[in-house]
Amino acid sequence: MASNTEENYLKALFQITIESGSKMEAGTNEIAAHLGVKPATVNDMLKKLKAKKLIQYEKYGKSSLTKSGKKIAIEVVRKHRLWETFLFQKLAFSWDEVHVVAEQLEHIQSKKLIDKLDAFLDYPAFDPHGDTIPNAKGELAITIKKTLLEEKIGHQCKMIGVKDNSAAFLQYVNKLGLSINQTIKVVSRQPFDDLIEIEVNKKINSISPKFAENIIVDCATCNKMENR
Amino acid sequence: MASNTEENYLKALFQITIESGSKMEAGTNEIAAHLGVKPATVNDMLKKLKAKKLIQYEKYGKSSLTKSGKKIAIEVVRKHRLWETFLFQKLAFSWDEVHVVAEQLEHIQSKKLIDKLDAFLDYPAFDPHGDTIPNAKGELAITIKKTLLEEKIGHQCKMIGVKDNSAAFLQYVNKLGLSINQTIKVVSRQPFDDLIEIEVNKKINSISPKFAENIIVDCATCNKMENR
DNA sequence: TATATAAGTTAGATTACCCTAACAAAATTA
DNA sequence: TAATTTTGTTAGGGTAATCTAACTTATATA
Repeated sequence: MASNTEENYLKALFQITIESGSKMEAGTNEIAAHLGVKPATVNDMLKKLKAKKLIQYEKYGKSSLTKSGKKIAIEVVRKHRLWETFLFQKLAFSWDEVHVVAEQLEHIQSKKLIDKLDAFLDYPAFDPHGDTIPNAKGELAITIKKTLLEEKIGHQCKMIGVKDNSAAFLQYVNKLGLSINQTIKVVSRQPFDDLIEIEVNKKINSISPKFAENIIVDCATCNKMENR
Repeated sequence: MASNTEENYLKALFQITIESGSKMEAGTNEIAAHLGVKPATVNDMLKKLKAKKLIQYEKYGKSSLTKSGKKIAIEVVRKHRLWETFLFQKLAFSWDEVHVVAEQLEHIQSKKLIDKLDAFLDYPAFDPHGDTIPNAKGELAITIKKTLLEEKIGHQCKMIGVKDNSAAFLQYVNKLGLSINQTIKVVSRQPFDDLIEIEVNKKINSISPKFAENIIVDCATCNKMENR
């Protein structure tokens, strides 16, 4: 059983390497910066995690997750994102408030709790930040986070989150009939003033680029499921 | 800010003294037994909590909570019982599974979270064990836990929990139209075979004493609100 | 009341996690 | 490639929470 601290190191390694997409390994200083601790502290922990076979690591080398380390990291990420979704959808937390609380909740140890929570939320695919939620098997659909501004004309997508939390923005979101999981079709883009026409519930509205870039969307046709 | 461990000591002290009703003070060994640690460990912590003015304590003497210590203890109890209620009512945990998970959840630090959770659950007065949940102000209605078996004839009460979790029992509960917050009227008691007649949703049924003692009830007319 | 037992305390050790300061290796650059 | 900078490691120390073993004080009982 990994301690909260160990879980945080594994999660950091996961985010720096696997989830960043670009790198396969993480340096000691990099991990330290990510977690807000000193490199010396990280060094101690790397030895410990290596002894537990949760990471690969050689002196003066970079670190990466082993299969079992990755499994734990993904479980923590799953818990974090499910809790964020719970806070946002059920308890009406705002987009920017969920993270800090989920940092605590992600360490609650109960397989049953997290699977029941998943079911309670109806197996959400995305958290309020638009990040993918791993399923109970630890599988993770890889999608590139995208805003409504970047969505292609003619495509139908689903709103999965927001970036702004001002009352002004959220009221506007409401007024347009938008909410999490709502289907949106990008009808056209006006070359003259860059306004975007969208169709929501068979109603057409024009939105500004500024508005569009604060709506996080998912387009099933653009993404492919992958399990790396 | 009290650590998780400190919170557990304060909660233990609360349960041993205030909530037991009988005693005003707790001994070192008693606290140790309650928490499953050694008396020496408790001794260290008592000094620490005294320095923080959370308890009253003199060498070789008994301990008790100060006002600020009691405040923290009640907050922890409130969180524990709200989480238990959440697990039971929203995630369909059984009566006997909620405690261990709530032991972890009770230490999540977020005033907003717990108040939103309270609202989400519609401000419950009791947890699934029939224990009173302190409100957001730290007020605690003192009630004596009672089962349906002990309820007076003619009184109307509300089901607030169950004691048994067997499928057989829970199916029976369902069949009788019973659920949390359901109003029950005790109609009569048969002197011959001790069966109890109850009225639920205008339907009358006879139940055995064995069944009745596994239903925890609250009778508003029997209890008086008190804030000690 | 003297003594045996129970309750409580102290000292010293351990583990986990973090730090600073000094040092060593690797990478970059002149 | 030699020097400088960056990166990573080691040694030693601190705090929180736990333990055991030895000790002291309080309580109960013969």
